[in-house]
Amino acid sequence: MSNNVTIYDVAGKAGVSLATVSRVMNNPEKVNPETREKVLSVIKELGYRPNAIARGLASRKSTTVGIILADVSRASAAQLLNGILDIAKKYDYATKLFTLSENEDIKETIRSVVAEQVDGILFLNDELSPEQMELVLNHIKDAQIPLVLSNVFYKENIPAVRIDYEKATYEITKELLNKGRKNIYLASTVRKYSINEYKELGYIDAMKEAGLEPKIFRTSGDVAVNKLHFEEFLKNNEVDGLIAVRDSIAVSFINEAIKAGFKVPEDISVIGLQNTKYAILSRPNLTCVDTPVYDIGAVSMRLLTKIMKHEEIESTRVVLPYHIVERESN
Amino acid sequence: MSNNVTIYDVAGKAGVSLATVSRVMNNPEKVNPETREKVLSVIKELGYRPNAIARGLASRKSTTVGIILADVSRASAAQLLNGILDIAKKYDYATKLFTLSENEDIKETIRSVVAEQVDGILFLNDELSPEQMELVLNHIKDAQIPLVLSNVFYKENIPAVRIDYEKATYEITKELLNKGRKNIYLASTVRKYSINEYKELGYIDAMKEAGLEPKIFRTSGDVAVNKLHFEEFLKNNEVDGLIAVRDSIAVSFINEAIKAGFKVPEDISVIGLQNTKYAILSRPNLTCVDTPVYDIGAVSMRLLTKIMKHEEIESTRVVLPYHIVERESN
DNA sequence: CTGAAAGCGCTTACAG
DNA sequence: CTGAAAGCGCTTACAG
Repeated sequence: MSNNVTIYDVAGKAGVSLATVSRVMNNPEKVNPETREKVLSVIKELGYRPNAIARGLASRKSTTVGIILADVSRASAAQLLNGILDIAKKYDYATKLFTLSENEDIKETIRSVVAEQVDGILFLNDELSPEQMELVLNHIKDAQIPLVLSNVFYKENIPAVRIDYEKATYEITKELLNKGRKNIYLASTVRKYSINEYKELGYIDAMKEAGLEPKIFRTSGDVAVNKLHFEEFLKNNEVDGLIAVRDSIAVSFINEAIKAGFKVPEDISVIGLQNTKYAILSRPNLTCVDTPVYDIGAVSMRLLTKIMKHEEIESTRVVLPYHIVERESN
Repeated sequence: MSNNVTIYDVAGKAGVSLATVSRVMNNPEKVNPETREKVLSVIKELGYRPNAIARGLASRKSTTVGIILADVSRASAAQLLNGILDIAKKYDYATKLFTLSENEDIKETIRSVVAEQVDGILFLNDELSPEQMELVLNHIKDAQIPLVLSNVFYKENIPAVRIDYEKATYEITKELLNKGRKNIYLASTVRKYSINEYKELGYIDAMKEAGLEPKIFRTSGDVAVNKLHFEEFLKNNEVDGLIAVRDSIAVSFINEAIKAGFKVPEDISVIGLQNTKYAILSRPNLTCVDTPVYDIGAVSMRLLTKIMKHEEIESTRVVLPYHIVERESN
């Protein structure tokens, strides 16, 4: 952490007090245009940049948001992050990253996030149990730090951005039903994710409405594992439609189904519920519900800036639109 | 940014000075065991956590590293980040994320990273021209901030972690050659990446050594684009082997080749140079050179901690081992 | 081993 | 509109 030019250097060279330099940076309208220009030119000349840490301490605002996630490697996490980073940059917020895995001491992790003095928190971890979520939420509430849930669902009235996964899954299930599919399965995960639970609800609704029995097949996000699962599954079950909570699971299923001699989409319709790059690298290309993950990230960051700055907010529970991308697999 | 209990509260309740509290946190061996225990218990009782910002200002160390990248959404960036975050957490460093795209004012971006007072920088952006790289490097050097290049290659003697892409590609090309393949292409990117240039060198070497003409086909990372490229390509060229700098490009090629009536691997061997999840979701599964991206991230972060703490370092130019994962496409 | 004091580089009332 | 001064919450020589 090296530092060259400070506010004192600028003040000295411009022949004003450091208070004035501070003002031209933070409240330029309060300083005489001439002095302002003078100071501005010295700032430029010396390449002065205020020390963000000192500024943070003095102003009690770090202009930094904390991003809490389970794991960066999930396809959706990366896109979410991209949306967040773009907007954070636009509004001049720095971003600190924190990982929180379910096995850690959640209390400790949240307290260390708080100790880092972030002005707001974006919470992307969708792998916690309701009890763990409550713990997280309580600690953040105690610290009085603005919070937005980004693509995470929680019943209480916490600011959140997402899409209506329930409705989306309901709709796409209806679509398969309308095509005459009867043995439609939902491939979900063994591990619980708040979002997948809503996908399951939508699927169940549509099936029941059609007088059919909902059948949820739980597998893993690990391809080596779900390959074996699907191999077995295809031997023992009649399927003519499969909707997967993740695209990678859908693609993996397509591969196994084709190996087992089925035709996609002739024998089995397959749908992904994300629309990641996997969908267009699959053969046949995967029809998807498109979850606008980048937008969810961008909008949650924007919402967080509003909350941090006490701007007027229409709604703190934002539901973004989704659409269905028809391709070859259904 | 809310704050509850400060070092003063702890000092007061424990009946010691704040200097002593500070010492139990930073130099516990310098304080009397009894006082230490007393202070520790008060810290625990009050749930005290030192304000990271105040600490940063006073100690002139932020215990934060800056991560500069082009874009999080690339498959490799996410894994790189995962490795970095795990090690950063282990060594108690916070991480700040910065994006730097080629069209931005590079000088400004680097200066804002410097202003954020990071103790070290991990540079992951592999999309800059040599001139831009030089600009970046110079500014970071001026600020005297420790730097490690993570999976980025640059000729000068800057600390860096990577694998020997040239050798890896040379080897895999040789393998195809040994199988009797003659019309081997390298599918690389139109855009320049430092790493891909080394892949190209290895490929060229192997081909020339075999008395064959190296043929580099440049396409895009965008699937919609490379689909069309490959469709054309397959009409106009004889190919019996294709090595792609990215797995997604390899998979996309496989799809087009099969659609065009070729058999993989019977007619054409296809190789990926990353080993991402795309490789096992492809049909047939993609044979790859495995680039241990997570490890590269982890090792670069570890190297950076050593540099920041002035620990002894064997080498600041680390080359990690790679291996070839034989699957179905070659 | 412990405390008083200075200082890190800013911001922000408070006077003028 | 501008400056002097206090203060943000810590760390770190310096005495003792």
